[in-house]
Amino acid sequence: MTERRPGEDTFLAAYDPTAFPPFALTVDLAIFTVRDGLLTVLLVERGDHPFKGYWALPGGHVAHGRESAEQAAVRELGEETGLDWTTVGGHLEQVGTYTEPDRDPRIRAGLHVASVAYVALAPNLPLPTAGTDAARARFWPVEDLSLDTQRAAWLDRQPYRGDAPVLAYDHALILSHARDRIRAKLEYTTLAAQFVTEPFTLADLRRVYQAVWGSAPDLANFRRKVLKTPGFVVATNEHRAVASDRGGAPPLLYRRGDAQRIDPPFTWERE
Amino acid sequence: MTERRPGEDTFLAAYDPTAFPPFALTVDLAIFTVRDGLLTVLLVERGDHPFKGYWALPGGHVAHGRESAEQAAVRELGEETGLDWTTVGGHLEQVGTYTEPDRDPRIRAGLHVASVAYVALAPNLPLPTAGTDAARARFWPVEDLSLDTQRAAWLDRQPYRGDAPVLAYDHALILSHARDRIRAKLEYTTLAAQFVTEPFTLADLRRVYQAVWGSAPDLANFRRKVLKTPGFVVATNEHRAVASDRGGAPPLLYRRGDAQRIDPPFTWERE
DNA sequence: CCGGTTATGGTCTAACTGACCATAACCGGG
DNA sequence: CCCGGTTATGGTCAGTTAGACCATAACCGG
Repeated sequence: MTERRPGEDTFLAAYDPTAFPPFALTVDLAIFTVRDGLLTVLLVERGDHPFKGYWALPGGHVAHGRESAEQAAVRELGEETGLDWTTVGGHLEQVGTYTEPDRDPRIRAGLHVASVAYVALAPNLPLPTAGTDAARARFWPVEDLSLDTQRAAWLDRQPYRGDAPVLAYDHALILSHARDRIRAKLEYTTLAAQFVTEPFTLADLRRVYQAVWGSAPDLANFRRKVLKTPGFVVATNEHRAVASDRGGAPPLLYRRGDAQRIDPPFTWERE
Repeated sequence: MTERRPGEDTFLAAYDPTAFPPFALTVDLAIFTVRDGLLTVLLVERGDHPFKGYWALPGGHVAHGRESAEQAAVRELGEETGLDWTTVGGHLEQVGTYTEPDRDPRIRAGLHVASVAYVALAPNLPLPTAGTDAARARFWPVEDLSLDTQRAAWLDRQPYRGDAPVLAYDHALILSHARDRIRAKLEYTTLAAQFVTEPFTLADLRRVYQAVWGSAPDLANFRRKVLKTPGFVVATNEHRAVASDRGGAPPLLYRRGDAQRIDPPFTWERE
C-alpha cells in the first residue's frame, strides 16, 4: 500500500501531523494455556506506574511507523514467553480494541491510550521467566479471577481481593471477552487442538473442552463427532503407553488435521 | 475507571505524554442495508486528500480524550445517515482494528493512523444527503465492488475500474471482513431481523438471507426453523395486503422477538 | 370461474444427537 | 495367573432435525 495517488505528494509535503492530538497505541495479550485441567492465563505483575503492584495482561506499545499491532503482539509474545511465536505456530487472533478515554489514568496527563487486545493460545507453555518489563509473571486459573465481580473489587483500590489479583486497567473486561471468544470458537472450529501437544489422545482433546467450558460432551459421542469431522484429527498408528497408576487400554494417538471448522458445530448439555 | 490508585498522582504529575510518538485514531463504518434484494453498503466520495476522488467507507477521527471509538462511530453514523442511532436502535458492532503503518499514506508525513472498523446495519435507511465532509454518498451493492480483486485494481492508481469504485485505503479489506462477519452472524444469531422493517413477513426475512448469502433455505423449511426458534419472531394477528400485481395469499406479519441466538445454527446448501 | 402466484401446513427419509451398553485392553495386587 | 478397577473403543436405540417435496388454501386480474 505504498503507491502514490495523483496529487498526494504535494498534499503530504504540506501536511501537519500534529494537527490532531496524539493517541498512544498499545497491545494487550490474553495468553491461554491448559494446565492441570484448568484454563489459565498469563499475567504479569506491574513494576511501574500506572497500576504498580497490580497484575495485568502482558503487552506494550506499538512501535510507531514500524509495525502493525499484530506484529507488536507477536513481538511481545516472544518477549513474555521466550518463544518465537512464528515457529511455535500457535493461534493468535484479535479480540477487540478498547478506547474509553479513562481506561488508562494517563488520560489525566493528556495521553489517550487505545489498546488492541489479542488472544493467543498454545499447549504447555513453559513457566515464564520474568519478562523484560515485568516484575513477576505466572499463569493464573481463569476461574480464580472471578471476572464477573472484578468491577466491584476494582473500587476497593487494592491489588488483591483475598488471594486473587484485581486486574489493572480494564483487563478484567478484556479477559472476559477473550475467554468468551475462545469458548465460542471451541464449538465451531478445531481450535481445541491448538491447546494440546502432539501427539494427543481424544481424551486429551476432550479435557480441553472440560477446562474451557467446565463440562464436555459424553466421551463416546465426542469421539464419534471428532472422528467423523474430516480433517479435525489424523490418526497415527501408535498408542500411548498407559501410566502405571492409571490403568486402562492404551489409547490411540492423533495429530492435528488441517480442517478449520466443525460443521455442524459442537453442541452439548452444559449444566 | 476514574479512581486514583496509590502513588499514581505523583506519577502522573511528572508524566510526559509526548514520550511516545503520536498515533491518530479513526473509525471506519460499514453501514449495510438491503435494497431491492441486494446487500448494499454506504460509501462516500472523498473530497480531500488523501485519496481525493476515491470512494471510501464513512468515518472520522476519534475526539481525543472525550469519546471512545464506539461513541465516535455512533456520532459519525448520525452525521452520515442523518439518523440518531440510539433511537434507530440498529445493530452496531466492532469488526476489528487496522494498524498497518502504510495503510494511510500520511505515514510519510509522520502520522501513523490506526482505524477501528465497525459494522452497522439497519432496514431501509434513507438515501443519504451529502455528509458533512463528503462530496457524495450512496449505497453500493456489495457484489458490484468485487472485493476479492480490489487489490489488483488498487495498483492501477485509478479511482474506478469500469463502473465500480476502487476503494480508498484498505477499505476493501475492511469491507470484506465486515461482510464476512454479517454472513457468519446470520447463521447463529437473529441479526437478519435487523435488516427488515417491522412488521415483516417470513418471506421478507428470507430475502435477507438471499441478499447476504446469495442463496437461502427452502422457504417451507425456513419457516419451520424460524417459527420453532423461541423468540426469533413474534406473530401479529394481521396479514399484509397483497400487491395487486403479485397475487398469492396474504401473508401473516411478524415483529422481532427478543432472542439473540439461533441454537442450533441455521445451515443450508450454498451453491 | 380460471390460471397464476404466494402462503402455509404436511409427509417422508436420511442424518445426527444424546444416552447408554458391551467388550477389549491394560494395570497392580492378591 | 486370575481379578477387580480403569480406560478405550465400537455399537445400539430412540428422539430430533434438516432437506426435499407435496397438497391445499387464499388471493390476484382477466
